[in-house]
Amino acid sequence: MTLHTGHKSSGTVGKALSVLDQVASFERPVRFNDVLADSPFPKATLYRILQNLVTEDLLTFDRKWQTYALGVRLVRLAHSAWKQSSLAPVARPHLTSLSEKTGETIHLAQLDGPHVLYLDKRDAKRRVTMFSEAGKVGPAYCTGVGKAMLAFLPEDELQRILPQQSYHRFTPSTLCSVQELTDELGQIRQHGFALDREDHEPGIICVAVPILSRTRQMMGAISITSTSARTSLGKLKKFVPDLQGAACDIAAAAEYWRFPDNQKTPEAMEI
Amino acid sequence: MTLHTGHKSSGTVGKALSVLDQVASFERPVRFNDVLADSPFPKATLYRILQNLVTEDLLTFDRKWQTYALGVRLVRLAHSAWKQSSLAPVARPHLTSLSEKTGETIHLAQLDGPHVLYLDKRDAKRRVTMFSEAGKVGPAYCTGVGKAMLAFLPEDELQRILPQQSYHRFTPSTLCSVQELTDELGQIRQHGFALDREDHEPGIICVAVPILSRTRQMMGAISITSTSARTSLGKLKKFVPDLQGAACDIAAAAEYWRFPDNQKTPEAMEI
DNA sequence: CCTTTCGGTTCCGAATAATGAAACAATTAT
DNA sequence: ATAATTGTTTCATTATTCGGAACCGAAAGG
Repeated sequence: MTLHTGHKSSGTVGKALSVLDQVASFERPVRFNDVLADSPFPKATLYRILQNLVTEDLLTFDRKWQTYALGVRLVRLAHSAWKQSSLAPVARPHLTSLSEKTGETIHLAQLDGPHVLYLDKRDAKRRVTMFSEAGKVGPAYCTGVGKAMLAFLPEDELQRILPQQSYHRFTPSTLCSVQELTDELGQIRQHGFALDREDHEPGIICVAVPILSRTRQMMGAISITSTSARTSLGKLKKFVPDLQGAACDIAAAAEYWRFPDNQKTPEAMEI
Repeated sequence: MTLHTGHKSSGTVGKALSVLDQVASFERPVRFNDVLADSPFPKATLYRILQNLVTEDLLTFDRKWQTYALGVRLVRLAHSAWKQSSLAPVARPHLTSLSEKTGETIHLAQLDGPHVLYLDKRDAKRRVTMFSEAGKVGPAYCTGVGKAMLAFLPEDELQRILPQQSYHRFTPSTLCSVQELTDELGQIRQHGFALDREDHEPGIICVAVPILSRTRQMMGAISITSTSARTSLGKLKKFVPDLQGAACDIAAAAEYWRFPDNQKTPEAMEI
């Protein structure tokens, strides 16, 4: 049941990375044979690749139990990636203030291929166990942030991504076909915000808005999430102006962020 | 001033990763020539490596500005790495309860070569999500967690790591020589906990304990950090029993975690 | 005690991918 | 127009990787 994202594993590094992904997909340290079991590579090749990954510190090898696990170098790199991502660092203060203002769970997400990647999160005062955590990947077609982002994607990209959704029915209100989803995206485009009506998890509702650049390029999305027990979609909608304000601020900050000391202004570079 | 960790960049993936590191070391998106400027690789080679990294989603290329930035695949992988690291996920609840009990900042760290890698953090006031602070690298010789870990390292590993410290004098109380540090490590080994007497930052003090497996293997460290304005080392020491209790629980949980459904018990595997 | 199996490691000729000097293209200064 | 700067492609050469098969050591089984 491995959710392998589309590989073009062409070069040497591609093969190495596909093995790395495979090791990651087991959610515990693995022995050589575990990974060999469903590997497209022959024994010797896999062995060498694993050794390479270990010497590169992408994997660690536990000599005692003879198991491979993901290495810390990844965490280090991801820290850089997170800081370097134009969205996450500049969005931080805005998420915090949204969190303080609303007292609910706040998410920041980007698209990662056809999926949603959560970049940051603020927990509600009263904690709720939920699927998302920073760094985690989730479905796009049935989450507030996912639908908000899809709705503002250029048509060609949307058409590439739509058929890649799994359309699994998580709850009675999940949108399970391209048609249903497309209709909803139209609504969202019209209203400027997306709702999660327990599409993904029963009892979990949310309102989300896209983060759009000045040129209407979709950069990501933010959302306020709560439970149907504590509040209602009607009440959540009251926060839409706050969300849109924050999204706007984040977009502006992110665009400025690329040119902190650059002679060229963003305006000067538009096409 | 790039803090390049020792590469043996041997294979093809090694070269690719060294380029990735280089891109990461700039803390903003970079143009081709920026990275070519101090690259050991010739133009064409570097070009191809960058292209590979982009097709592998480790880098993203912004066509408009012609810049490379770290890709989201890293964040995804790091999420897996973080979850898979035996320490971070099992430590989470313990850090939270320490945080609630003490009201101070809590750190969880591991050794990453000669440096300290922070895996998780709790701040008294607001919760912090993982990549904002976790993933950061710091010095070992002048932080509480660093010294706590060094003190319980096997002699041969310690000897390899000691000369790799920078011994920069951050404050008047920084330990600036192998001799001073070695003496301190002896003390720490004796007492079972380490103190940061404003070694790294003026006004910042902390008490740290190592996380030791049943076989006395050093797995990481946790610490309680505060300011000399708000409290004192004397008062912080009162928390040592709590810290040690938590460290012990974390170690037990981490060891158990490897064998959730395994026929072999940890006991059966000791040497 | 010998044999087989199993998990892991090493060999080495063949197959493949990486290399990098140099040419080329596309902008941007002079 | 000319030069310079930046980014991209080509291609014969070179270095790596591939992977079937053999090998090793420990445990299971006869």
